[in-house]
Amino acid sequence: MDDSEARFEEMLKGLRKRNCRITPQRVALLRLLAVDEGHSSASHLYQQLKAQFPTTSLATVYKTLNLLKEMGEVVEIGFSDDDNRYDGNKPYPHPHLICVRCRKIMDPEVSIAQDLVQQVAQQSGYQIISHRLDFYGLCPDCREGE
Amino acid sequence: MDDSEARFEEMLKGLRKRNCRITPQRVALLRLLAVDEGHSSASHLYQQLKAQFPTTSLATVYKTLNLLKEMGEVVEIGFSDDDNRYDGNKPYPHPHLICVRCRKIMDPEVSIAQDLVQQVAQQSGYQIISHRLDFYGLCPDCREGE
DNA sequence: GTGCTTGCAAACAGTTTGCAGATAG
DNA sequence: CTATCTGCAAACTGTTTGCAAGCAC
Repeated sequence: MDDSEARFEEMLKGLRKRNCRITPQRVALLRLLAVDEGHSSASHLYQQLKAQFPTTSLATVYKTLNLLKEMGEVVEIGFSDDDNRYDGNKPYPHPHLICVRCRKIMDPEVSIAQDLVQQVAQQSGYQIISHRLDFYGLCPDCREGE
Repeated sequence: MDDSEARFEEMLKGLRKRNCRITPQRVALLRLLAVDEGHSSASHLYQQLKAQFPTTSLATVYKTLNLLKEMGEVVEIGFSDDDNRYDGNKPYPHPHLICVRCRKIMDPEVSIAQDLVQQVAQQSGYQIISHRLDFYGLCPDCREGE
């Protein structure tokens, strides 16, 4: 919980550093993004924000999300066949565990060996900037329904 | 090269098994998909096909691609911010090395430890179906331009 | 007061769908 | 001959953009 608070403050600091305006809409979005259970889609975040700001718009959500993404404060998990998801709680590459039925996303407790990144870099001559590791499957709840 | 040929025959066999019609358009598409240097987008495949079939359409390419995907003969690499790519040469999960500038995709010579998949499955209770590992970076050619 | 931000609506791009005519088997 | 496939055009969906009014500072 205090981890959330710390992430919230950090993102806020990032906005100030860029001389961005601290609007109530942005503050509310940052709070939602900072929580561990994150991995929300833009439209899910929008639904939650509408409770507090009935006239807010999806476009505003996307604009702030893109701003935070550029700042490196939020990681976008892109999907070609579904809404993208946004993670402001752990804004660096880490594995995701994605339920193909209910679309829940979790963070498994494993990490990709840094050696592997080195190995790929050396053998290919590429300069590696980031990576993405997704596991797709059925979560315990959805397995039962099968 | 004979690997390509083997993949081509296998995909063809798959279509026959499903009682699908073997049209000249499909044969040509299969040939393109079977090559190692694959990872083409639908529209790139379409451009290449137009040379042989001037009236062919993107929709037909997508339909056959989806058919092959369902059959497990082609793997789709989806991107939310760019065309999806299709790999018919190695139709099973394997790491990809993607240049963020020129969008070239290669297969690095590393593999994800099967232990890791096991580990995630046990610790999460998920039934893992597949996975995706992408490395993003700059290829040697694009590094120079930096 | 200045100019960044908001919220609306329209634009955009890749993919999918519906349908009439063509064609593989 | 008949069911599937093709090719065209329109529809769809998530995201982005343009712009006038509003608000942070």
